[in-house]
Amino acid sequence: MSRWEPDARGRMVAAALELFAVQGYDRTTAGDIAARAGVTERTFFRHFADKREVLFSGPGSLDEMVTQGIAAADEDAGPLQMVIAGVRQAAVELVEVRTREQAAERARIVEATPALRERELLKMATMTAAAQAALMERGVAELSAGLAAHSGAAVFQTAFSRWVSGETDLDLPESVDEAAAALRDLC
Amino acid sequence: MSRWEPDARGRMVAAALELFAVQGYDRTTAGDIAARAGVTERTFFRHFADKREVLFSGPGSLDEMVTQGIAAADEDAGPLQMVIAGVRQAAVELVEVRTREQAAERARIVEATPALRERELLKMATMTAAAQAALMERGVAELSAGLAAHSGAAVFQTAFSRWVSGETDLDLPESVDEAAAALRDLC
DNA sequence: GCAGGTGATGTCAGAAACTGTCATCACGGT
DNA sequence: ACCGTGATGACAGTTTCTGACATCACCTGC
Repeated sequence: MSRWEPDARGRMVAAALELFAVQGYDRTTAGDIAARAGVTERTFFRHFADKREVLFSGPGSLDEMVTQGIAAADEDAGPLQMVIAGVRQAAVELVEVRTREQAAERARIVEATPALRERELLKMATMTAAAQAALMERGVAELSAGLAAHSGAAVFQTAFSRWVSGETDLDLPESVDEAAAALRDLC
Repeated sequence: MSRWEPDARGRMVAAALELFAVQGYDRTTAGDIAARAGVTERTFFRHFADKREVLFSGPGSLDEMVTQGIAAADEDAGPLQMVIAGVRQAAVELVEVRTREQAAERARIVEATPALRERELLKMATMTAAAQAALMERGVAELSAGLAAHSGAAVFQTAFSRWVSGETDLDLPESVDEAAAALRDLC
């Protein structure tokens, strides 16, 4: 028998999700989460750089999916088409990992907590930067790549928001298509 | 003579700017800033909700300028034109308050510090939400308003970044025009 | 003038978020 | 059987942020 139960990280993530949901982020201490997961507070901070990160430590980050999708996009597509392809790819992979219910629960917590919202925005900015770099890798000029990457992020955020809130009955990838079409109409 | 020197807040902002510039955000404690400003740490936290906020407490927030600019936009303009008008308005008012040098120095500090970058992204998201609300106030549908607001934010961020980095010789409002034109070309 | 209210500040105690350091001890290989 | 490794615990310490109360120049009304 092991000295410690396995998957301490997974237990901490689950504990944090439950505690944040029932008593809120602010009234949940890192020690609370650790105790519920059967470890010490010190161990919590060994696994997560800070208290917020426990909700943002998925194995596959969006960055790679988007970057991959851009790299695989059609050769003669414009920057916007490429980044939409990347974002759609990320959407497809996201629904394979999480149910709409899970995503909605997590989104509810993040939305209710400014500190968590900040972290989410930073992750999104990182994804945007990665998308811009991937576009430039394919020969798009810096200015256009930046704007296209931001547009892609906007499409993703919009599609995700509508998906988890139930404003649309579409699944996430189709919601991305819908938002992308709306963006095209805008110009 | 007063019991205390006037403009404690201004002294704290100046002290923070100097200390962050020379020794970095992380190695500057709230107590350091307070001491250099001639007040106590407790007074620092009475003026600023947290340590980061000392760099984000300008009197005129971008929200209002953008909102105002959208409200004043041409009647028969599309959503994107309206939000660009709002962003341009914010750009005009920003250059009246800060020189390019000041903006660049501050941007350097924020860029170098993830914690500050998070706060900046949150402010930008707040501005985006305000822009979306202003657009909806003028009859734009929620979906279009959200995407247009995000596009406006992208234009502003891009223009600002190019302005402070010196990638363009244009002044900020003209840099906004340039970025807006590039966005139009994208579609 | 002067009594009392007001507001900005100081002082102090304390919770919570992290960080550094060292000890422990199952496990896996030699 | 021995030793290195890696994850964890234990503990002290710093920093961020909050609550409670005291202080005292300034203003206001009388």
